[in-house]
Amino acid sequence: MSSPTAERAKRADAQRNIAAILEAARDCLIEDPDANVGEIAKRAGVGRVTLYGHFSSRAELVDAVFARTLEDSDHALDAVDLSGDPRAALDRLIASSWHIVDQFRSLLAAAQRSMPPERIRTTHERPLRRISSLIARGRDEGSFRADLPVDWMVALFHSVVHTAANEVSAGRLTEDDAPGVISATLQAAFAPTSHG
Amino acid sequence: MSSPTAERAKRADAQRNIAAILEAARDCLIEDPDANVGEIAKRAGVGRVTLYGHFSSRAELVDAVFARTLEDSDHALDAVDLSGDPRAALDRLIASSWHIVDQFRSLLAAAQRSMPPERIRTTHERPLRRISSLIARGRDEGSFRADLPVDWMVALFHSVVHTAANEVSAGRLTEDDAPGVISATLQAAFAPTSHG
DNA sequence: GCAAAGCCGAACATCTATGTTCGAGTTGAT
DNA sequence: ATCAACTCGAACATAGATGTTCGGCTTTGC
Repeated sequence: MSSPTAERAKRADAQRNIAAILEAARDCLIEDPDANVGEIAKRAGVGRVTLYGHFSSRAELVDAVFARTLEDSDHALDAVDLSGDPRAALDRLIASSWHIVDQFRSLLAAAQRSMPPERIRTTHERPLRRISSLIARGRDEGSFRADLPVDWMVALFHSVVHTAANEVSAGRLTEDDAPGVISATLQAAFAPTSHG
Repeated sequence: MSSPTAERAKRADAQRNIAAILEAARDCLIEDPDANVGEIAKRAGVGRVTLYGHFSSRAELVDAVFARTLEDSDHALDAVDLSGDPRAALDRLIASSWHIVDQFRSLLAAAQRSMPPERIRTTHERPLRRISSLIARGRDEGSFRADLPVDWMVALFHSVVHTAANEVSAGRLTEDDAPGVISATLQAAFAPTSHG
């Protein structure tokens, strides 16, 4: 049951505390990307020392929260149907991604302050591949333009969703309007060029 | 010659030092948005105390550098001809803005860490109006789509140029390719919808 | 040439956050 | 029931950065 290298299973209270810490850290970092360890521990209902017992540094905690959030988000996107007309699939992906990005964009800011860019990239890998393959298929089928690098189109997707989130939080865009605006923008940017 | 409230003109060496500090701060903050006051003073060839003699806090210095950079950039954009076909004008504006954004995007990061968002916004006001009025004219003339808010299109302009800069620094885009990619993207996103 | 304005480095005072240590108390697995 | 695992708060040790004070030296303006 236990491989040689396996660490002994944590005790139940420890597991509960770890879960509470991760949840509290997520909440705190969303409110303030610079939230300190003390605040996080307090919100988790745990002593600072206990927190350090489970995460040996703030950076490690941020990394854990970030990785777990990306994992959760990726899992949530499993529910999105990406088959059929690529244009329709893109709209569905936008509708789902929009909420996720809006919710967690502060978390990204926190991650960028304490994690190397390359680590952030690898953490994004799975959800990124999702978009990437949809775009690739759309190009193959002639639904999307093929005169721009796929990587660029992926970056653009991210960027536009992100920008919409910023505009909403700046009060220049309604939360209800956002998905439509994003879609109108990306569909136009992704459409094949008429005379190219 | 001197109004009652006018401060006495600074001595020549003081003026030189202030200029050196601003230049050094710009360079340092571009390399590292978190550069500290000591490094900046050292690069300016000036004591830390002297720096504090001219800028009472780090935040004030960052603000000064940022404001001055935006001013300079705005002035540089005066050379761009925004008349004639809005599509062509957009391309010219992209070509010029691209270098500026690429050069100073780290500075923006520095500003965002120490200035209130609203102050950042007002500092951007002039260059922003430039884009805004070009877009408005393009819409009036039927060259650009009118089914999206002007504010959104302005944000998109910023966002796309910014994203291109990031892609270049990540090595996924060539500096030479960037302007073309930006243009292809924005022209498509701004074009009037064929059947709307 | 002289006073004022400016410069300098070094040391000091805070402040804030991270991470650690201690000793004593709880809780959970078996 | 027992023992290890876990938790707790408080205090401590670092570390880095900001901003200030001091006394003496240099430059500039007139």
